[in-house]
Amino acid sequence: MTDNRNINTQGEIFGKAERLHSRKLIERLFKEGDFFFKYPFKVFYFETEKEKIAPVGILISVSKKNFKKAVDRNKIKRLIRESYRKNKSILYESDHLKKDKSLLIGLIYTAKTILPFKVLEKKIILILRQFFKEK
RNA sequence: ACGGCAAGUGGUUCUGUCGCCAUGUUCUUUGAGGAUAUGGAGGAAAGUCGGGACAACGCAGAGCACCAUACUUCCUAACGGGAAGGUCAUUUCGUUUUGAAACGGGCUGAACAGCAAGUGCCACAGAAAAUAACCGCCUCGUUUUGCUUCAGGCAAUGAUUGAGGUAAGGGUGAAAACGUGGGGUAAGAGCCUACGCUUUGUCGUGGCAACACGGCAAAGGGGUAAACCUUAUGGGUUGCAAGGCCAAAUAUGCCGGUGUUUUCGUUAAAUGCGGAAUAAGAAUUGCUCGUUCGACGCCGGCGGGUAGGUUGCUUGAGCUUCGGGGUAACCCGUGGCCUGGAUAAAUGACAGAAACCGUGCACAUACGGUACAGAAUCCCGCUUACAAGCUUGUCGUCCUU
RNA sequence: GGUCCCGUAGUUCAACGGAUAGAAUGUCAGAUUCCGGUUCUGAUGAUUCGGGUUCGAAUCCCGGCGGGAUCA
Repeated sequence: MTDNRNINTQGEIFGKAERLHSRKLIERLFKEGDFFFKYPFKVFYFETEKEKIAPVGILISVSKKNFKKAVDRNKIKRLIRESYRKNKSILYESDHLKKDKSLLIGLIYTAKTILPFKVLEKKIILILRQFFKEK
């Protein structure tokens, strides 16, 4: 890491710094970012100049319209977070991350049923691979 | 015994791997990061329906309006909550009785103050929906026809019309002007009377009280207040996106239209035009008084900035042992315990096993299942959701006596 | 998270506490036309759900469900 901020992003961890929580950045992601569909997700992505966060910022969102109960929304978010945490090495080890930029990713869950963990994990791997296929 | 329904209780456990959040300790250290220990959703965390704590606001404050509640006593910080009791209603059981019914007990329910303070409403039907009136009944009189034994009488007590009395009877309706018998009268009527019902007032007894029982007097007033309202009691308004601090950025910004008031100028005079602000006025919770300010309000357009951190924030009407008081809700004393604080949202994911339930010929094996549901300032209630197991009640079927 | 509002035909709206719940539009059928449109006639179809007050509830009261608005 050339960043003088010593944020640990190695290994299968997913800390607070890797989560996208700035209101400004989220607005820019949805306004200026591009997106593609990969069932069951709508994926927003946006490259910005170096922000005070980790090289990749992740946003997970589940619509209240599709899942009325807070329990279900929490469950889906936990499953998605877990599958990203286990497979984020695809991004970090690919050498496609530019060192002077930050990549923001927004994952919007669009399915109307709760999919099992193994299905979600396969989809996440496909999405993460798609990022360096495009570049 | 099995099954259904209702109420209450209850809210699965263990191991491994990889993680998340908070706090403490410690190491490296400019920021920050690492290591380690401990802890980490609920009985409803839900709905946001009541009530508080806490906080800000009004320039102090008062009254009105508005809103809420409504048998009694008690509990509680408070409540539209809870406990006990009273009354009424439904249902059930027992006793007495030929029966009707009465008495006693139980379950369930009640926005359970006032329509006998005033106003409003009561469709259709019905004579009439609350002042009593219409048909009818009865009395007295007017006019008039026929017959006749002719100052009169008769025509089923003729017909007609006027005045008065009356509420017995009148297909209805959710509801009909105290009920039944007798007297009374021209006809009738609680008009009188016997038995009974209801209400109000008052006295006595019991009870803290609601109320119950009994005596006396007056009365008979249909329903509706989850109709307006009256009475009593309570409530200032807004809510942690409240509010405080730090950082960043700052402009009670500019323009146009319009309204209100006073004054000056213009003018013959102005409601017009131009300029100004002593008082008019404006602000102040919806209004008034009061208070404060000295011009202000309303509408439209243009334009700038921040939307980060921290505090509020978790020790509290807290949980609990023992003892005491109380029918109970609950209270008092004493000892012990510390038990989530996230902020685009932590409290998890995966794998395996156990426990329980169902399917299955049976032990085993196998397959499937384990509810409702996720803290967002914090409490006390209420309401709603809920798998198995357990407890109680009730209904049905079968078996035994 | 707090606060507030609304729920009537497929859609947009009506309806003093009086039930046969009305109008426009839509849909369907028929007539008119060579066919379609327009027009005419007829049909269709609703009070978000459960309790309560009342003789009677879309309306009044309570609770659930669903939808929407707003906050610095």
